Amino acid sequence: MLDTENKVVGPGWQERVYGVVRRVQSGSVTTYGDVASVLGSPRVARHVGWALAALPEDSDVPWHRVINAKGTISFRGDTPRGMLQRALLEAEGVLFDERSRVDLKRLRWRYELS
DNA sequence: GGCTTGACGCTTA
DNA sequence: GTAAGCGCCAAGC
Repeated sequence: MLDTENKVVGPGWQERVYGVVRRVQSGSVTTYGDVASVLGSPRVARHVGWALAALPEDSDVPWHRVINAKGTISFRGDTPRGMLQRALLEAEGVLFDERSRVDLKRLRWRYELS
């Protein structure tokens, strides 16, 4: 039940992102575009990252399970948060290849499958 | 009120 | 397969 006038973006946009990311299962990953699509607009993929960027570390949102469409960590690998994301994913069983990419075809998570 | 920034995606070369 | 360009919209200043 989606109203055509129900704009995806707007006040409380970040909370919607968090709500979707929270449903990502452990050991699975999703992309910014997927989260944005669930919210109704694949175009707002950037805002997903933006919302996660403003996310506190003590949050219960598994932000580390959100990566870009290429299957790589958008952040630079030498940044503390980038390494943290990879470490957290590996702790959940998500392995990275030589190019720091994950197997999206196998680990990609879909909102409607929850 | 307007301009700039930004954890990206898609299309084209 | 990789590289570069355009688009898209909220938040911050």
